[in-house]
Amino acid sequence: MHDPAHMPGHLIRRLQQIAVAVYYAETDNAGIDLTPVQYAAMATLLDVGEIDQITLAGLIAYDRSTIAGVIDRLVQKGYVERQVSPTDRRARILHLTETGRQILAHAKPHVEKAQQNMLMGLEENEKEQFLGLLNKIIAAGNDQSRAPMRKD
Amino acid sequence: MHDPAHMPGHLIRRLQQIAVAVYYAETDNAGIDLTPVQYAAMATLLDVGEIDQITLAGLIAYDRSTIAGVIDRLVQKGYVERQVSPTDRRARILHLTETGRQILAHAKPHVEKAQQNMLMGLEENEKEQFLGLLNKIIAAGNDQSRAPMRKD
DNA sequence: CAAAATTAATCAGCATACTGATAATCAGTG
DNA sequence: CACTGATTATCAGTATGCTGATTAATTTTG
Repeated sequence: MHDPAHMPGHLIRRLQQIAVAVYYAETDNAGIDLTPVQYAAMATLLDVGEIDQITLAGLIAYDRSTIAGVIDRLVQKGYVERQVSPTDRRARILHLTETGRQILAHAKPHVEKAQQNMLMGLEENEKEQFLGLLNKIIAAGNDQSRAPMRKD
Repeated sequence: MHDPAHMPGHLIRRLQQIAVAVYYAETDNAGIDLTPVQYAAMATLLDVGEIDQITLAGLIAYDRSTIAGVIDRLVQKGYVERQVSPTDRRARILHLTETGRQILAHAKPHVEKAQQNMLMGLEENEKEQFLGLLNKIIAAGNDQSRAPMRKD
């Protein structure tokens, strides 16, 4: 009766809590002032170069209402610049500043370490199994959320 | 590089988004005005009877700072009562109201349906595999978060 | 038993996420 | 070219989650 160990919703919420805690456990010591979400936004910007907010949001599955605040805070810190697109005055083009690039480079190894730690407790083959199943679930459920992930 | 499909942190956050969306997809039509978190709190209260906030928080791994607001809203709706413990005046004893019991009974089948839907896309044996791995990761990482789950 | 440590709850502050609405702009059509 | 519809961004409002501080009450200890 109501056994949390068999309730996916509860376990998923719990896993997310732990993943975030593991992220901070690894990054706090390194003096990194980026949230997991902020890191993902910056890492994606580094990958794809200059894009508008909606495109960025689609690549990392952020809600359009959430992305504005995330970018606000990165602009505030001086890691990202936001300027009106010359070709579409509705859109805001984003790109990393030089400072942003440096911060990101410094954070990267620690964040990658954290990603490893998140699955601690699993054997190597189990990790692959788990990631495979995760991707399968997400592929099937992607369109359920208001902020689906969109391929470039 | 920076392939989201191999970043546990990103996938976990995404899975949580989808799980919540699936919950609402299933409960909205049934006119259920409970968040996933509120439902879990009430379901646990039904299971264990009268307990204080901290104990409840431990059972479902909520932060002590978060539980107050959750309970506030349930009290507001008339589903839960909160009274000062006669044996420890710091503590607030919680219990479901009759209305709360009815609401919970009405919500239960829909929420359980949603729990099934969350793993849609997986075969039966994969679901078990996934839940097994989930529990294993959580067991290993439980103490990482500020709000660990505590066995009764 | 009195002082110190601990505990339950709350609070202010910050950062996701979402709903639903609005403003500004652009694109397509007649 | 004017009009309709779509799109980008933002905003107000609500609900988790967390940090760190505070208050009140209880428990432990010297």
